[in-house]
Amino acid sequence: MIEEKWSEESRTYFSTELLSWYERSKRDLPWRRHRDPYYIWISEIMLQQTRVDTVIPYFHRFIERFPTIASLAEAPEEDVLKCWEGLGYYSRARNLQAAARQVMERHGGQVPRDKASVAALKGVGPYTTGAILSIAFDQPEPAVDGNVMRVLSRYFFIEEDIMKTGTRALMEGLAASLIPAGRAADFNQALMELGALVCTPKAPQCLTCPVMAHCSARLEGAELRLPVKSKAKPPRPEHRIAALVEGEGDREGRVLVRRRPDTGLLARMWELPHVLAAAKPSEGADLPDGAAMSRLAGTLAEEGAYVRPEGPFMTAEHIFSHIHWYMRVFRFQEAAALSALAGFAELAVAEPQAAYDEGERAEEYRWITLEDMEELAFPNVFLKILHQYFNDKQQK
DNA sequence: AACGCGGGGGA
DNA sequence: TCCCCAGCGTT
Repeated sequence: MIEEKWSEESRTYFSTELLSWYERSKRDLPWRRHRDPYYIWISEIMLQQTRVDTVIPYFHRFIERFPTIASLAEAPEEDVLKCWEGLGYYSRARNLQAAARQVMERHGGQVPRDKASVAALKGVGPYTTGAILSIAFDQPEPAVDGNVMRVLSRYFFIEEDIMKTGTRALMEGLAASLIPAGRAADFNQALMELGALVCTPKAPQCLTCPVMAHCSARLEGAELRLPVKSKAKPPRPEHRIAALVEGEGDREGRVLVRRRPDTGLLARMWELPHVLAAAKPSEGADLPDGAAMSRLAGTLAEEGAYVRPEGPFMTAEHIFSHIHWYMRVFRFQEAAALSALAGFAELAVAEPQAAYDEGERAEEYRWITLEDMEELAFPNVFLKILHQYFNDKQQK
């Protein structure tokens, strides 16, 4: 099949020139400095949907904090999430730690070398399986990510939609057939490196490309048309209102935050209390400030916190791949005299209400200072709001 | 097969 | 500012 569609010469040329280019131009990356399977694994998980430049500082912090698989397996999950804060897709961090525990229990603390065991690790799918086996152990397995699909679709003029499952199988077969004997680690990295540095999505640097001479798309002038990729749906808008509540009395100088439920969006991350501005998520943009604050005050009261509205504080946005949060943040002052004597969390647990509009309850409420933020993992949008707040306060 | 899941960088 | 980048788990 592969031999019929793409000639031996074309494929051999590609692999040879690519490897030679890689040896000249490969970047000096932290996880390339040792061939430690643990480092390779961490880097590959971090690099899923994330650019190299973003990953580098996280990688350094992560291996300093969790230098071995054992240390990662033993750490509190909170610490792992905190180390991942800002990197996004937090299930990657939770799965990574679960997988570290799998490795301790099933594989004596060593990253396994057989395909079935690697693929069985949490958070490790077909791409990462191939990446670990080839880069760490030089096994001739394909590692097909978005870069690889872009390069192959152009060089071999593959017009199948790369968003389709079947296209991936095609690419894996082709990629596997291209690996020169004994060179899986370098070849797979070379393929991704070319996609990242030369064969880029918008403005490919064809004139510096080591395989330009036989690139089918380039020869047809079609490099910008490939890969064919169906459009993802745009994120749906959600209008939300959030409360920044300042504590009173013992809680003077502290702000109320809550921890999200164990599953779903931003699982177990910390945030400011917030609700949809209207019953329909896409509506509520025009909800007047007064009505917004009443709504938040009512919600907080159900959770056991009685508050006085102070006024609008700021707006913020948070864009997920599937949701666009438009968030209006309002300031409140705790009215401690009205608040529960026994403390907030206990009362909140005692009276379950549907205050959490995702249909689940917040796990926990806490009054925090700026320093406490160092222990808790927040999504970026709440980091921005909280830093703005604590910054403003310091100015005064 | 379709959907849920964050955040950053470049034009 | 707008547009683009995408592997894995779950269902």
